[in-house]
Amino acid sequence: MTTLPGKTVERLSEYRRTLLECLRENRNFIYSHDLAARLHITAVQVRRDLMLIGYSSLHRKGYDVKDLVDAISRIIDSDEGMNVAIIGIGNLGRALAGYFKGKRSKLNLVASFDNDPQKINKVISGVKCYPYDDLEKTIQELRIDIAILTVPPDFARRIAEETVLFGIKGILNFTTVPLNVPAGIYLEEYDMITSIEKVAYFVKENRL
Amino acid sequence: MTTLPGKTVERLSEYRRTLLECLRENRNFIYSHDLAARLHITAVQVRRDLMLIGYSSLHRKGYDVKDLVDAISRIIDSDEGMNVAIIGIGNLGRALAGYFKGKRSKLNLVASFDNDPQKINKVISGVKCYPYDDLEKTIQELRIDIAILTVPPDFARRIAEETVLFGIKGILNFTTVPLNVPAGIYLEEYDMITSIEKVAYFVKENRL
DNA sequence: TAGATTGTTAATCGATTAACAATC
DNA sequence: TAGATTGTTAATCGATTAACAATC
Repeated sequence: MTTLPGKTVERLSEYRRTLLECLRENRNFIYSHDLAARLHITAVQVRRDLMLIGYSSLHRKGYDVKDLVDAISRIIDSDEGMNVAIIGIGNLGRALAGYFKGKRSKLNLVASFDNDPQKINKVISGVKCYPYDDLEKTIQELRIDIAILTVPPDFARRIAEETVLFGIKGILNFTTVPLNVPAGIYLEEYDMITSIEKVAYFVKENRL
Repeated sequence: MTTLPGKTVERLSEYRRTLLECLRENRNFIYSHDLAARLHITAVQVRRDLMLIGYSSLHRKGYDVKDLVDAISRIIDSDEGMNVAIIGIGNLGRALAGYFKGKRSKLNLVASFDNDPQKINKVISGVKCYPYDDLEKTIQELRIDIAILTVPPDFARRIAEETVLFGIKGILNFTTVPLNVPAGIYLEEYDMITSIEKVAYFVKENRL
C-alpha cells in the first residue's frame, strides 16, 4: 500500500470515530450514504476513500461496522503504538491531554513538559510533567515518537529543534510560529488565530 | 472584489502577522521571497495571493511592510469589527480566550458561556461568563457575530442550533461533533484528534 | 425483475507552480 | 546594461465529483 493522501487519512480518522459511535448505538451495518450524511460529505467520497485502502464490503447491504473499524485501524494505527508528549502544559496543553484520557488507543500520552516549577514533577491531566531540561533524557527513556507543541511563541523554535535532535519523528505545532524541520520528520501545523480570522472574513463577505 | 479562496484568506492572515513582526524588528521593506521564506512557502504563492487582493508594490525594492499590512487589513477585517463569544470555557476555551488578550484588533471577545455555576457571572480570561440560558439575550444585547464552540460533545449540536437561531453568523467548531448549519451561516471545523492521528499515520509511514 | 448499492474510471474543479514579459 | 524582482498567464498537480458497469 502506497502512502495515502493527507485528506483521506483525515477522513479515515473521522470514519472510525463515527463508526464507533454506530456500534454504541447497536448499529452493525451502515450504507456509504449514511456514513457520509453523518459527516456531511458525499457517499462517493466515502467509497473512494475505502477503495484507496482496498476495503470492500461483502454484499450490497452496507458495510459491516466492526469489520470496517478494524480495517481502518490496520491502516492508520501502528502495531506497536505511538508515544506522545505534550510540550507546554498550559490551557491548550491540558485541553489536548484531556482527549487522551480514558481512551484506549494506539496513541499513548506518556509525558508533558513545562518550565513552571509549580508544574514540574506533578501529575497534570493524568500525566507527569518534566522540566524542559529533561527533554533529551525523557524522550529517549520513554521512547517518545510525537511532540505536541503548545509552548509560548518565544520557546517554539528552540524546543522544536531540540525535540528533533533528541529523536522525535513528528510534531504537531499549535504555536503561531512556523517551524522548519529536517526531511524525514513529519510536521503538521494548526493556527487558531488564522482560523478565527478566516471565519470573520467569510462572515463579513456573507453580509455584503 | 469577489470572495477570495479560503486558502488565500488563511495565508493573508499569516502574512499580516509576519509583517507585524517585521515592523517590530524595524524592517520596513520586504521581498516576496523573504516573506515566503519566513512562512516556508514559495515567493510565487505570495505574489499570486497579493495579485488576488489587487495589491502591487511601487518599485522592485520589495513591499512596504506598513502599507501591505494596511492593504491586507482592508481586505480581511470588517470596518465595524466583529464580536466573538467562546461557548464552553474549559481548558480549550480559556486557551482561545488568551489569544485575544491585549490584542487590539477588529475581533472583540465580548463574552463566554458555560453551565458551571462556579464560572457563571465570573470574569474568566478577561471576559464575563454567562449561563447557557442567557444565550438568546446575551447574543442579541452584545451583538455577537461569531461563536467559538468548545463545549463537551453532548452539548455541541443543541448549542450550535441555538446560537444560529439567536443570530450568530459564523461558528468555529472545535468539538468532535460534525455540525449542520443553514445556508448563509459560515462554519469552520477543526478536529484535534484527527490531527494527532494524521501525524501518527505519517510518522508510521515514514518509518516503513 | 426493478431498485438500490457498491467499486472504479473519467471528467471536473480548484489550488499550486512554472514560465516569462515588464520593470527598476 | 545586467541582475533582481514583480505581476500574470499558462501548465501542472491533486482532490472531488460525475458517470456508469457490476452486483445483489
